[in-house]
Amino acid sequence: MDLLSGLNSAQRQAVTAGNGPVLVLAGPGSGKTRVLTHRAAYLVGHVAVPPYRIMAVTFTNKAAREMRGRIETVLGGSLRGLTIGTFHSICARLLRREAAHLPVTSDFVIFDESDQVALAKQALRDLDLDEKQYRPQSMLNAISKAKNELITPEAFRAETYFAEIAGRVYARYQALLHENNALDFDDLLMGIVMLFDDHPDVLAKYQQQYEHILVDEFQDTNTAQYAMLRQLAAVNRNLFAVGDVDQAIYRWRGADYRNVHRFQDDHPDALTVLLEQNYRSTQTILDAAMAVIDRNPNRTRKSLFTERGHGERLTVYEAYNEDEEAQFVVETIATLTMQDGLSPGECAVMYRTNAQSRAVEDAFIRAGLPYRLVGATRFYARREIKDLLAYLRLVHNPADSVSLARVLNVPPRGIGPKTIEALQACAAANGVPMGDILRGLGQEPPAEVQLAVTGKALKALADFGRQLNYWHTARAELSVVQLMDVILDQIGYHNYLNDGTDEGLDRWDNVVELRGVAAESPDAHLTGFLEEVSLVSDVDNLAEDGQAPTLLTLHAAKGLEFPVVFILGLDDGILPHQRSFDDPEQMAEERRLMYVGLTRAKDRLYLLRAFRRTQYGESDVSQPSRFLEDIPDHLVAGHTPRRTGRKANVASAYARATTWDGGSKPAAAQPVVLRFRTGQRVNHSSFGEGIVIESKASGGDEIVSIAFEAVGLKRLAASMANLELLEG
DNA sequence: ATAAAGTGACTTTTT
DNA sequence: GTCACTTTAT
Repeated sequence: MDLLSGLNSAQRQAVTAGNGPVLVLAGPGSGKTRVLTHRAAYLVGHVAVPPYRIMAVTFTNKAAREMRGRIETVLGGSLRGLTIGTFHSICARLLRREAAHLPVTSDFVIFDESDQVALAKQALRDLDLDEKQYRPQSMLNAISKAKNELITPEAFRAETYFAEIAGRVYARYQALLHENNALDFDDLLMGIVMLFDDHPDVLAKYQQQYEHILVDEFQDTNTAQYAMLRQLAAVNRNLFAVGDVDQAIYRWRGADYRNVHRFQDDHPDALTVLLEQNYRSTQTILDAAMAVIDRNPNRTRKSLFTERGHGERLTVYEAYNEDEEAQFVVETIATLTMQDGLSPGECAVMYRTNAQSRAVEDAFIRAGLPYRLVGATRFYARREIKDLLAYLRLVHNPADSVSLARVLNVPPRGIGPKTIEALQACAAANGVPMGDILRGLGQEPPAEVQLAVTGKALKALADFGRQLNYWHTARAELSVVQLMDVILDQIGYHNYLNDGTDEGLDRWDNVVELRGVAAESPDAHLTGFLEEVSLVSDVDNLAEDGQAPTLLTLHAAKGLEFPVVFILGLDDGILPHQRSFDDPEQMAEERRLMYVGLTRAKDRLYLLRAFRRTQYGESDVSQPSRFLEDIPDHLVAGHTPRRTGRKANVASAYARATTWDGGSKPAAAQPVVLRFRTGQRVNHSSFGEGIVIESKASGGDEIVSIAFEAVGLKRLAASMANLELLEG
C-alpha cells in the first residue's frame, strides 16, 4: 500500500515491525522522523490500533506538532485522541489529571529557571545559608541532577559537605515549591515516575490505555524519562524508540545516551534496525562527518551513504579575527545569492556559544542584510514578558509568591524592601501565602492583620490587593487577551516601559507579541495559556519560511537541515570547548556536537576559524580545532593557509580588511589618552589611597589597576572612577 | 526610592 | 565585553 511505497527496506522493516520492542538506530538525515510518523500511521491504518491507544513522545513542541501534521497527512484524516507531545507536556497533562495523589492541586503552575533561582535563594535564606558561598545555581544543578536520577529529598545521600548542604536546600526548596502550588520541569518527570510507583492502579490504567509508545531522540532521555517509558511499556512491551547515540549532546542536562544500550539489555528480544542511507547530504559531507565521529571511542561504526553524489568539497577558512570570520560569512552568502541564485534563507550560521553571534550580527547589520537569530535572550526570559506572565500567574494562583515578589513593585508603586519584608513576616506568622494577606487588605472592609507597615506603604499594599481581587474575579469572564489588556492598562505598563529609549520600544513590542500569542487561541483558558507558554522554547518558534540566514548554536541546530552551513569558531577552546578538555566524556560530546553541525548541511559546508579571538574583553591567539585536523584533505577545497606561517595570514587578512570596508570598521581604534602611569599614587573616594600597577586602553576607556592600601587590588575605568592623582 | 558605581561570573539550555 | 546583581551615594 502507498503508506509503505516511499520507504527503503530498512525503514519498511521498522515501520511494519510486529509487536514487541523496536530500536531504530538512525543516522542523520536517514528519515527517522519519516519512520516514526509512518509507524504511527501504519499502526492506525493497517493494524487498526485506535489513535487514543498510542503515545508519541518528542523533546520539542515543534517536533510534536510536525509529527502530528505528518501522520495526519499520511493517513489523510485527523487523529483525535492520539497522545502526542513532549515528555514534559504529556507528564503535565497526566499529573493534572491525577493531581489528587500529588502535593499540589490540579491547577499547579510550572516554575521556569528564573523562578527556580528565586526559590532556591529563598530556601538558602530560610536555612540561614550564605548565597555567596552556596550559589543558588549550583544548588539547583544538584537538585536537578537528583530529580533526573529520581532521588527524592529523603533519599538524597550526602557524601560531601557540599552535598550535605545541597540536600538540605533540596528539601526546603521542594517544600517551597509545594507551598507555591508549583512544580519545576524536573518534577513533571519525576512526579510521574513516583506516582506510577506509588499507585499501581493508576499505572495499570495507563499501561492498558497505551498499547503503543513511540519515542523520538531516544539518546537524549534521562533516567527519569527512561523509567517512565519502562513503566508504561511494561505490560504491552510495544516500545518503539528511535535515536542516534552519535547525536547525543545533552549529557549536561542529565541525558544519558547509554539508555540506548540499556534498552537493548532490558529488551534482549528487541528488533534493532539500522538506518544508514542518508537523504540529506552529499557524500563529501558525510565522509567529513564520519571522519570526525569515528575518532570517538567505544562506538558502533555506522557507514553513512547517499545516492546524491559527491557534490562540492568543503571550504576551510582561517580568518584573522572573529570580525573577519563574520565578514567572510556575509560575503560568501552575498556571493552565493547573486551568483548561484541561492536564497539567503537556505543558509545557516552555527556556533558553539551564543556570545559568538555578536560578531556575526554586527557584520550583517553593517552590510545592511537581515538575519534571524535563534536563542540568545529567549523571548520568554525577557524581563517584560516575565513581568506580564507573573501578573497572569498571580491572578491565576494567588499563592504564587515568586510571581508576587516579582511584580509587587513593578511598575514602582511605593512598596520597598522593608514593606515586602514585613509582608513576608506577616504571611509566615499566619501560615498563609502573601497573596492572601494582600487580597485581605484589599477587601472592604480590610481584613485585620498584624502588619508592621505604616500609612503610605499600607495604602499601596491595600490598593494592590484591591486590584488583585478585581482581576481574580474578572478572570472568569474575560479572555486571556482581555485580562491582559485590563492589567496592562491598570498598572500603566506601557508608560512604565516607554522611557524614551529604543530598548523601551522593543520591550513594548515584545509585550504586544505576547498579547498576539494569547490572541491566537481566543478560547483558551488562563490555565491552558500559562501551561503553553511555560513549556515553549525558542526553536519552537523558528518560522519555516525564512528569507534571511539563520544564526543559531550547534545545540539549537539539531534536527534541522540547510543547503548551506557555516560552522564558526573551529578553534581549540571554542569547539571543542575549553571546559571539556579534562574530561574524555565531555570531549566525546564536543565531537558529537561537531558531528551534528556537519550533518546539518545538504550541499555546502564552510568551516571557519579565527587566528585571534576576543573573549571576555581579552584578545588571544588560538590554535585550530583538533576536529579540523581529522577531516581528510581530499574533502577540502579552498583551503586558506592553515599550517603555513602566521604572518602571511595576518598580512592577507589585513589586506582583505582594507579592501572590503575602506574605513567603515567600527570605532575600535578610538585613541585613548592614558592619564595614569605605573607607580603613581592615587586617591579614590571610597577605596582611599593606592598605587597604580598598570594602566591600559581597553574598550575606548582607560583601565587602571590599582593596589589600594585598604582594599587591595582593583581594576577601575578611569572615566568612571573618580581618581585623584597624588603628588610623588 | 532611585541612580550610579562597583563586583563577579561567564558553555550548551529540547522543557 | 556584557549582564545581573549589590553596594553606595543622592
